[in-house]
Amino acid sequence: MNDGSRLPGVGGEGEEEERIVLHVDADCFYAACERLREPELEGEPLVVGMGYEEGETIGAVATASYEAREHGVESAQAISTALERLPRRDESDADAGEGSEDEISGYYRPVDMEHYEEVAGEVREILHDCADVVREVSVDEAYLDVTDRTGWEVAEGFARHVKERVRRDVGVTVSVGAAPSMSAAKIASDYDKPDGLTVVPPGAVEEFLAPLEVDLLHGVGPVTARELRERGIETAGDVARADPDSLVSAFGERGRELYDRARGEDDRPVEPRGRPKSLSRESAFAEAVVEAAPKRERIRTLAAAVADRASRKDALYRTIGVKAVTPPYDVHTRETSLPGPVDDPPLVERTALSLFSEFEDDPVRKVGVRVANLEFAGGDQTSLEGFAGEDPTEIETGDGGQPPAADDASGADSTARRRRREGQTSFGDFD
DNA sequence: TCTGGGGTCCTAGGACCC
DNA sequence: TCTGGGGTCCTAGGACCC
Repeated sequence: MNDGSRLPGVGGEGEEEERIVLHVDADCFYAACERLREPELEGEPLVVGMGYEEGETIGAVATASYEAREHGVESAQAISTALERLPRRDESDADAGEGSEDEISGYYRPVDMEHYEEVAGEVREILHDCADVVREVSVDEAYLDVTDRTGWEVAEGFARHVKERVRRDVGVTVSVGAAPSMSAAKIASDYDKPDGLTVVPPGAVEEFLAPLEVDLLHGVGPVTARELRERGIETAGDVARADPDSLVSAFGERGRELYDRARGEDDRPVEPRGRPKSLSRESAFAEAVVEAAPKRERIRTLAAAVADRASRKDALYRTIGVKAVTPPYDVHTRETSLPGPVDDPPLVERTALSLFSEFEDDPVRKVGVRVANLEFAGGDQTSLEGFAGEDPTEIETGDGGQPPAADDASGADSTARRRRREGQTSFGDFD
């Protein structure tokens, strides 16, 4: 199956109706982007992450090059672990070379999303040129529906062409999977990484998936994988043969999905991504903080950042929330909804502080602020005026100790639902 | 594997309405 | 008035993905 050789098609009925979906996934994208502007890093162990600046002790690996992975560095790993396995190369005395040969070391670069977005933009252009419908999943990953651009007989050549264009014009390598559905294409692109090309024609999906470990299926994480194994279900083939009702009773809706996907059934059309549903910022402390002041200060900073992001995206929000992570790793969230959508940074700060006051005196290792229930009015801001008087800061918790807001908010809640009905604009899925 | 940051979707209980 | 059922919204938490 490597290098695009095909699985034998079983030739089901109505085959010509089958869609051709490509999943395009860049290989070690952040590292590849760093190498574009620093070719010397080619072939070297390279780790891109947050928190690698000297003095920083907190952060994680975003991407490790394959050379770095050979030393046991993995993405999402704590930097402490990464540095243990692959010490930082001292770049200050370049190639002084004195006795440093016996020690393996790697290069570290901090995440620079702006640069990666730029590179991703170039890739995106090519992808949109190759397909009528593109769904960008993240900065380094997209689905393409190319049914109208090619046929199954030549799908492999088409996919190869996409890969080649990206490599030649942008300089990064991508792995591509081609299959009749998104879920199968996704797994196919992963099958032969890096620089992979795997084609799974209609009729061959179930056979392709059958031997794969359950945790390779999209939507199966550590928890579900463990629960499946406890039931003796180890591979996608086991899932496909399992009793669907028992999967549903164990895993709910996801159980049904799992069953369908493992059997190659996935009708989801490739659609462009809609607008975001929430925006958030979060930030961890080096260790758990007990004092209130630094936590409140962090909340203020995050609140301002989130509000700023929202307004730059022209988003109004109706829900404001906070997150507090307490040791060992307990995630708590609190949120409250406003009577109507607003763009009001001071309100985000007041509300976030108010919601957070519950955790003010607890040890906290991470905090976050979030806005949700977004509306992209585009034109009508009418709601802003109408709701100006209502302030959810009042949904207080005991003492809290905030400066109380001027207006009385009691009753706001009861009017909320009524108000919401009117003036609710609906908008399309696409930009 | 002792844990960074930004998201999505699902579930479940309670409130509230008819 | 001791009492049914359906529907929607809200909130908190959890699993998962990149």
